[in-house]
Amino acid sequence: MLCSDIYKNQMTQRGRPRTFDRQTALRQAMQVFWALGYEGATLNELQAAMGGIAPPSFYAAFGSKEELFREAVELYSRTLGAPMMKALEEGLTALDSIRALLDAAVESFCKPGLPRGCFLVFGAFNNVPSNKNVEDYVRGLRVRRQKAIQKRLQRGVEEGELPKTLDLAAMAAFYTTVIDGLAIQARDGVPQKALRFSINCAMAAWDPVVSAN
Amino acid sequence: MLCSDIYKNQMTQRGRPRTFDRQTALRQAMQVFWALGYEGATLNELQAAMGGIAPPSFYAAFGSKEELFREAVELYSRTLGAPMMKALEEGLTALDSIRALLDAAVESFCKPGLPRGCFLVFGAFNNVPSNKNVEDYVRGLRVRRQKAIQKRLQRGVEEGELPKTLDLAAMAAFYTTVIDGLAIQARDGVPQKALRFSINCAMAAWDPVVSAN
DNA sequence: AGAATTTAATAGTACGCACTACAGAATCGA
DNA sequence: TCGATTCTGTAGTGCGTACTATTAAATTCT
Repeated sequence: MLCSDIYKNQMTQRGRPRTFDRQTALRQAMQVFWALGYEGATLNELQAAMGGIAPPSFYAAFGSKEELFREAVELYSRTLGAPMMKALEEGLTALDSIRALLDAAVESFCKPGLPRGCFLVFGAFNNVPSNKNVEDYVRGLRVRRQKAIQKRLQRGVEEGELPKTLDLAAMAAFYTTVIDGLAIQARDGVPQKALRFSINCAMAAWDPVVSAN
Repeated sequence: MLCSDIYKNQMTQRGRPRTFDRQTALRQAMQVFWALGYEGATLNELQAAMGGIAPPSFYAAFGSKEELFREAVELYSRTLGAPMMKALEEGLTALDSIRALLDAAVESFCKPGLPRGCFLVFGAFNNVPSNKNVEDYVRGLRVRRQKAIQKRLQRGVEEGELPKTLDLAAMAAFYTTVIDGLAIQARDGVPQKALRFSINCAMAAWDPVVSAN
């Protein structure tokens, strides 16, 4: 389904052409899912946000609500989520990387014109059995983010920046805690400046660590 | 509706007596809302958890799904939420109070036999318009919790424990961030021990504050 | 005992949901 | 020009939702 869609753009168009842009529609759908969550986003609202396309066009282009959601998550990771991962990898030290990660998080959680908070948190969270698939999907990405943090800390240990005695998993869990908390605070309307203050607080966790090294 | 229900227990019972205990049923309903969220909890599941009561009994006793939810939130605040507020008030110092607050939070987020995480976070937080009432309700309680933290810090300033220059609102926002983050981590299955580690990290935010005082 | 009152049980109702059947319209290749 | 192909628009389908109408059953008061 998705493969044929890729080929379609490469070979010459056959049949009646689409009246909407698939990428734009996907971007709009991502925002609806982001703002309302998987269950809260009805097909009516999605279709309206996607330029008023009708159900058959919707299903022909995206397959189902769940497939659209997964594509939206991928788009989010590729775009708004990317700076966080990039910050984690490009920081010269582990501490710099973590701070840049949190800065990037707050930045993306407070972008004007976009829903506040993290899509990976608000996209699908209620433990409703019928949506277990999508919830496990975003949960897996949250876990992957935590593992990436832990990996960066591991590098810090290997490079001698951080003490070998540091509990890397727990430290990664702490910064995931902060990111998740920032997501909720952002959604609750806390201004960006206050969130940045929280970053400073969270970075203070390093003080006992680096002074002991 | 609720007043008459209170009086009912004081005067002699008239008419056919209930076959279920209202308090027990409410407690069960709270757990369902807590685990699945307001939208995720269907009346079928609620009624089943409440001892298999039928719809008319349900509506006669609780009015509607929304009224039941509000009662469940009140019950949560009175019971599982109370130790957090109590810790905040009874700590001898502001720092002790905050630590006791976080300890109480983790304790209640990880209670065996109960849903993990915070009801005030997971009870209702999808921005779906039809549920705006209940979402604003729990959001208001989250904000009240944050104000309580800020008030305790204020007392710490007045008693000379904390510097007057401290940004109390921002500091309260930070610890709310941690609590909210812990709620999500708990729901994601992070073990209690790791959450306690995060508490230690969060308490390190005081180091620069108290050393400057 | 009998009237009054409250709950229980059965069987629904109206509505919103994700999703689809079908016929017509717009483009392509030959 | 004509058939093949792909999209569009209208009008639905079946299902799960919160909620209710109606009748019967169990208790209290007189």
